[in-house]
Amino acid sequence: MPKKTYFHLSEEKRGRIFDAALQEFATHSFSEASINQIIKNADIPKGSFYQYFANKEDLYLYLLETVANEFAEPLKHEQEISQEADVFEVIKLTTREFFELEHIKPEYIEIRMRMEVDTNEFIKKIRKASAERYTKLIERDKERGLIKPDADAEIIVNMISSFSLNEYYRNKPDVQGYLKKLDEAINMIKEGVTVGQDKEIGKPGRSNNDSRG
Amino acid sequence: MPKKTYFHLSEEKRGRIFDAALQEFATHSFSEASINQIIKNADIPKGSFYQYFANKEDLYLYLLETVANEFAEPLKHEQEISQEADVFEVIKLTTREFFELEHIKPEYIEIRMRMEVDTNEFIKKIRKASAERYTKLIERDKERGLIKPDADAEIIVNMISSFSLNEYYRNKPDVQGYLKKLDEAINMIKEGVTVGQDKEIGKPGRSNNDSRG
Amino acid sequence: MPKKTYFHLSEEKRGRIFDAALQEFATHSFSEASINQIIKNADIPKGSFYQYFANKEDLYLYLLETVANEFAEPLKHEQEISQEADVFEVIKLTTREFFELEHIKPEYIEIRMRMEVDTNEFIKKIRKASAERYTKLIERDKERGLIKPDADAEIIVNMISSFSLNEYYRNKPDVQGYLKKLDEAINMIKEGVTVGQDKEIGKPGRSNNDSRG
Amino acid sequence: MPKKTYFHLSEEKRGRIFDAALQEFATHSFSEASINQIIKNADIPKGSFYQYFANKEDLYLYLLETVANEFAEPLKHEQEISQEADVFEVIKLTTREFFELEHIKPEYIEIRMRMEVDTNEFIKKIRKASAERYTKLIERDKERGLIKPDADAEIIVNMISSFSLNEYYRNKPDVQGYLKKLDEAINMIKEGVTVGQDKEIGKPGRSNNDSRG
DNA sequence: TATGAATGAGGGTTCATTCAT
DNA sequence: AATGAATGAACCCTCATTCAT
Repeated sequence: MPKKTYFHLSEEKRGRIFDAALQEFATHSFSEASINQIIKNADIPKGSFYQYFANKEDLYLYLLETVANEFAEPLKHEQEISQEADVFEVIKLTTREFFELEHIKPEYIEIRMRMEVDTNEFIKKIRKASAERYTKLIERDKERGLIKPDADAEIIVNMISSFSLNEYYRNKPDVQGYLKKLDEAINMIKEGVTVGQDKEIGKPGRSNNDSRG
Repeated sequence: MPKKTYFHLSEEKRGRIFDAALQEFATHSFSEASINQIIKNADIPKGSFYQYFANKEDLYLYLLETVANEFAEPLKHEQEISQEADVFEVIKLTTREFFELEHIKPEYIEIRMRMEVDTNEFIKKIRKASAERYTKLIERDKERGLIKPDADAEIIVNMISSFSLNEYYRNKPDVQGYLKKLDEAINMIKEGVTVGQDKEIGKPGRSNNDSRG
Repeated sequence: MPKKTYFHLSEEKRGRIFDAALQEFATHSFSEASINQIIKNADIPKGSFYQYFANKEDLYLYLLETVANEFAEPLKHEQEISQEADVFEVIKLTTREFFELEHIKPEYIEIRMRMEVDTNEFIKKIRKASAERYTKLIERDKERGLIKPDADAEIIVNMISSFSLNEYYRNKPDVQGYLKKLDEAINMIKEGVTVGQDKEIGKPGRSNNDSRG
Repeated sequence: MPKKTYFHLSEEKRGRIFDAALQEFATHSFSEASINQIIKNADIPKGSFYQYFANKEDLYLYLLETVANEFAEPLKHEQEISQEADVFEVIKLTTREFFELEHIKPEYIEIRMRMEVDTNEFIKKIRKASAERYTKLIERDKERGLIKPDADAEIIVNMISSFSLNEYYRNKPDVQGYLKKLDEAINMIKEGVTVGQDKEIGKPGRSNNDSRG
């Protein structure tokens, strides 16, 4: 965690430092990231940096925590959405809402992506907490009779989140394209991709385009 | 590619170098990985290293290629399995067979995992080639009438592979636990997780709280 | 150019570094010169060196520029001397004055000597500028009727400067001996060495086209 | 000096080694020159090199000596030319003849140029011997009454040779241009450049043996 | 004699961190 | 608290030479 001097800084200066760090760690791994680059971009003296943070790792963890919290924090409308919609709708909608947040920077997702290969215990905890919000919704939806009771909630969440990150990373500037793919993926998990017997699909007279409704 | 000197080495020595490199690159990104550490672990003089490899990148690419080939190479029974089974069975069975291969080391998967965040063009190619094997099977299964024609093959493959890597990485020493989760995930994609008959769920005008039920 | 840190150094320390570098580059070509040797002789830590200079080339060019400026800078009395004396007197006198300058170190000439074989564009420019001062004087003296109009100014300057450097280099510690030889060489260029018609210059009634055979 | 094994080599192979070394040392200073490059260009194994030469310096000195001897060796017609012509004609003519020699490679002159900054005692000796041929001719011409008795022979030779090397180096591919400038320079030394009484010598239509007198 | 792998000192450079002002 | 110079370990890589076969 930053030293208290960091929090005594003017918001403007603190922001400069934060943004510079964000950008550096979004584009470089921990050891590739350069303190020199950060202080240069933040336009602060080298000595000052060590007034604010104990060392490189201190800054890094602070960044991760901030980013993770951003992901973990329920969105404005999440509460009300959650009331009626199922977990899948919640994920779709909150993901959309997330990208519409003004203070969410593209770097956040890059860093979140890098967290995946991170073995740091602290990071693991953050990741787990983030997943828990959704596993809880899944359990609720099971009770609601919307989701098969024997479906493993954790697996569902992991599947969606790992795909989501990956896909974002590959589509990078094209958020709309990414959101569309995410929708498709979630739909597959919901409905399955096999043509068949389950779901009563295939039962005579019942198909995708059947007349019920 | 290594120089020919490398291949003239005794199997024991070559193994020492390969393993040391494997371990280093499994636990560090390219720029974090240290040649010094590798030669120390392999117990070879610094000069010798450069007798075997042109430079750090040369070693790295060699490792990647080896790992990628290991993943890309069709397994013993893959051919015959593919004949009758659907793509999902193929994935399940080949993954199992893969882990039963004696020469597959845990580091292989770590490195494969790191490839995901790699922007190197060469790596991208490898990744793509690896995915293509399965997208083709999916297209085949669509024609067989096993998979919904409008399901995007690429998304399916990405979903499975990103989940697979991630899950392996988290379960690390427990391969059996990992394989079980992979099965479950694949089943979910196959069958879907929602309770219900239809597939119209989520379609515009049809929502969770529709009059059914 | 050195970083500003270098110029903030105490004169003593800056001198130590400068002298060490001077000596190294006076006795070695660019690629032969060793930063390690320089910092050892200057007794500064390796890291400090790179606090003062961007890299080896930075130091080298700084040295060259310093040396070149020393050579290019008009001497105290050059201006007034130039007024009346011919180019040859100017060269003789300024060369003498140059060696009387206290801050001129023998290494300067060694480095200047090495510049002769340097193909670096920057060096070429310096060399050219240095020569131009004298070619201009020669052209002036042609107009004054002191020098034959068809004598190639550039050749004269090259002849004197290449001889001068060479001779200094060979006589090295004996500056007086060198100066004497330079005088003789210049006189030869002025008057020629062949036995002929001239050389009773100024004597009434004796000219080029006199009747002696 | 090379080991005897070197001289036992086939002329073809020996030539390959010599040429490769020549090229390397013509384009690089001693420590910049790379044995690796030489054996690669000569297409011989590394171990073999050390069968032929004790070390890098051994090869270098051998090369220098060979080159120096080439410069020192009187040319075919030098003897007869020397009989009647003065030293300046001899220099002009032999320089021309030198460049017409088939076995003289451009690299010879580059290496000769590099010898100038060489402080090696052995090289100094070679250089001196080379100069001596001409100082002797000058002394002879003094006795012949062609050259002023008080002109220092060594200075004359140094002036011409230092200019010659320098000029060749700068004009490099243009040998004709270089030879013309050399002629001019020599003429200046002969006749002088100051306007005196004579000095129409050398002007078109007016030569040493003009009709005057 | 021929070979080419083995060696390690040395090269230039970077960088997080400390410290004196 | 603010500064920026000082530091040295670590980085990747090159190379002449030696040595075992």
